Amino acid sequence: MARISKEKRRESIISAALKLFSKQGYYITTIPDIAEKIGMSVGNFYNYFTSKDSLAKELVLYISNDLGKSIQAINEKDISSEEKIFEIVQMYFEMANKRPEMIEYFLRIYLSNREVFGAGCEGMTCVSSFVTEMMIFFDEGVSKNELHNQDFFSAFGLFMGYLGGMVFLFGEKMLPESLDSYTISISENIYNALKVRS
Amino acid sequence: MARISKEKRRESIISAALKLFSKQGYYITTIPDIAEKIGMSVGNFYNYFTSKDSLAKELVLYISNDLGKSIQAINEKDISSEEKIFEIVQMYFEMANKRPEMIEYFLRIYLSNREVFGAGCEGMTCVSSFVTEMMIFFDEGVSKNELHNQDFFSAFGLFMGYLGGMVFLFGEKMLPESLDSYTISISENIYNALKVRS
Amino acid sequence: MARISKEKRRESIISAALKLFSKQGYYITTIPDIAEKIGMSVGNFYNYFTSKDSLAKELVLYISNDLGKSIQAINEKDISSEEKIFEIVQMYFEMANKRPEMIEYFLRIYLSNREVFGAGCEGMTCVSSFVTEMMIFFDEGVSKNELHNQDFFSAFGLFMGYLGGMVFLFGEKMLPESLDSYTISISENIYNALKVRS
Amino acid sequence: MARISKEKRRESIISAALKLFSKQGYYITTIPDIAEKIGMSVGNFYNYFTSKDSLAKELVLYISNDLGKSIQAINEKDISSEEKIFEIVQMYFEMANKRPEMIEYFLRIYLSNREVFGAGCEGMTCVSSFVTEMMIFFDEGVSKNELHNQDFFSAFGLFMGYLGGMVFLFGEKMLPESLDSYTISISENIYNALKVRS
DNA sequence: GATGAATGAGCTTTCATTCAT
DNA sequence: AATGAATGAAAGCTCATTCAT
Repeated sequence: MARISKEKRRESIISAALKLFSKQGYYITTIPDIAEKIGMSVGNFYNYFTSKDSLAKELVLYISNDLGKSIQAINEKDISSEEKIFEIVQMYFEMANKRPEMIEYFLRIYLSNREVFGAGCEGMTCVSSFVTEMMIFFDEGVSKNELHNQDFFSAFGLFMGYLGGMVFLFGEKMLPESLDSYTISISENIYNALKVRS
Repeated sequence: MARISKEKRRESIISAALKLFSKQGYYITTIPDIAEKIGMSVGNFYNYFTSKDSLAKELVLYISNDLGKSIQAINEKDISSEEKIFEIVQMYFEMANKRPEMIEYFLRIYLSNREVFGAGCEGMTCVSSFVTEMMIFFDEGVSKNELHNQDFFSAFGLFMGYLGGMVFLFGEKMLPESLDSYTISISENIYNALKVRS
Repeated sequence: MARISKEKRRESIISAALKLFSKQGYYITTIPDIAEKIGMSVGNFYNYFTSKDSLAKELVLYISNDLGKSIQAINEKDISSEEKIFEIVQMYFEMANKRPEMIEYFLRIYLSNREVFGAGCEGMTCVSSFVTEMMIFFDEGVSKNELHNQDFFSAFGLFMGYLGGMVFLFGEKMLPESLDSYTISISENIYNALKVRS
Repeated sequence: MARISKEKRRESIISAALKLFSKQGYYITTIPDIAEKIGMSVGNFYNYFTSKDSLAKELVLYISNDLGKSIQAINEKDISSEEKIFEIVQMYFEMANKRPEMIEYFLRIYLSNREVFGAGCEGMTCVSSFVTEMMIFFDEGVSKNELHNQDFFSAFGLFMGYLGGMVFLFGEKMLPESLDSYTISISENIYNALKVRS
């Protein structure tokens, strides 16, 4: 009867949940909603995830790993910090376009529902893959004397706050242009803010 | 029994709701929670606000107006854009310290619960006081040739995304220092990103 | 301050309540609805009626008396039972046209909400004025040998059930013609049913 | 735990609701009341019916179909209109005796709570099975030259208004005799009213 | 008489989770 | 693994009625 492997079923839950949570919000989305979307029974859902909020937490991990890997790939390139900034922005906007649920989940679900992620995602537990790579990017830039040596979190807040803010504005249809078209100017703004001071 | 004027009662609801919503989230906070916090009966709450979500909408308006006024006061000063940036950052962090529920409500409730604010807060309807003042700040900086002439939303996304990101990090206790201590470096970063290019 | 006599105020409550109850139903209509309709405060309403259901009971009395008087006037005429039937039908339909709330209240509120009228309107207590006149009409017709001598309630059920049914159908917009246009045929049907058998 | 089939559970809700609604009225009867009566949890009720008013609408349909079938059986007999009238009256009173909730629901709930049945039961949508059979009865009587050719609704109003009126009076304990004992005299009255005029 | 803020019980409905099958 | 009926606590909201002014 099990035509589809358990792993595939799990992934389909993750994918459906990601879309529903990011579109409707955590509380509006119900387990029956998720189950129905992939043609699974409610009861069976609980064979894959122990609870709604444990699913939500796995989702953050999943996204953080995915983003982390992409940034890692950029970090490993032999290019300048300025170019890396451009590539990170580009990658981020590409994801916001192709898999908007990933970014939206991060911004609207993870960042805004402390009560859900509180236990189990303390500090940066659930987003460390991603944050670690950003740290590496920054530290290397500083040691190569391309970036201004400042508090990491200030740089991080600028970078991610800026990108998140733009995706928000885009999601609200407040941007006159496509996200991509901002890639260059935003990369410049970030680089200007972070580059080593003369 | 009406020792307290109706207006005062309304304000106490606003104040209590702001705190509860920003601390616990919109869905976790119940009307009984709010009512109890100010010693009011549940039924009586509905003499002041027609529904939970209409209260939520009033709250955004309230915050937007408050922030808008503060920025307006800065806009009206006869100082450079660089100094204005500093003052806005300072004001924002001061509010994040003294009335954290204001900023948190904005970031965690308003920005993340589309389904609640959808009807009635289309586009920027509910935050126009605030956005308008940011627009004025930016346009004046450009016309005084102090700021680089770019898409407003890109500049806005940088500014507010950055500040929002920092408050998030602070709220998550991920910042090693107090928010204030970042005021200078963040102002510099923002100014470097926005200033007219040579 | 009391420009309007207490009696007039009472009557205006009765009139407003009659319309609202018959249009919206007893449970849908709230005391604030009634008070607002006549520009009276909720609290003051309770200076005129002790409760919602005591108001409802007074309304039946009011209608029963009104209908009773009209039938009495017909009973006192020196005309045949056949003619009286015609006049009663005519009067009833005229009231259904001019003051539909009277008939509708009777049919939809009084007859259908036992739980409201149970205590205080046992048996025919609240509609005796009206029923008594119908009894007089019937008894006189029988003693004049114009009507068939049968159980009063069977005759009464026919008469009032028929008329009520027609007003219902009219209210539901199921009648192809105006109510009046049925006056003759209905009177005939009733007379044929009640007349003395040859 | 599902000893009983889903269909049977649904029927038990229908049966319980019919009794409670007709006895206590639509608004007084609560979902907890209904659920408790059949030993079902409140939440589970909503697995069977989407809302209180959709249940109420199904009930009308159910009764209309039931009555419709009974009249159809009579219509199909090869007997005179006079005899059909007798059988319809007899069937109606039998139902009023054996399953009073059916007739009472019709009279007290369906006919009197427009706000509940408004959407979904426009015109005769919810009672067409029943009304259609009455129409057939009447049309056939006219074409066999046994009944007077008049507006259907006038005849319908007489027939159903009369029977409804009698059941009302019976329900109010105002009838000195049992309902059955009126069968003959009422059938005669109806026949006299409807028969072809000489 | 008049006001309307205040009360609080009670209603309909939802939903994460369980468990017998 | 899979099903989906069942549970029950809890939410948002309403409204008859009261009572201090």
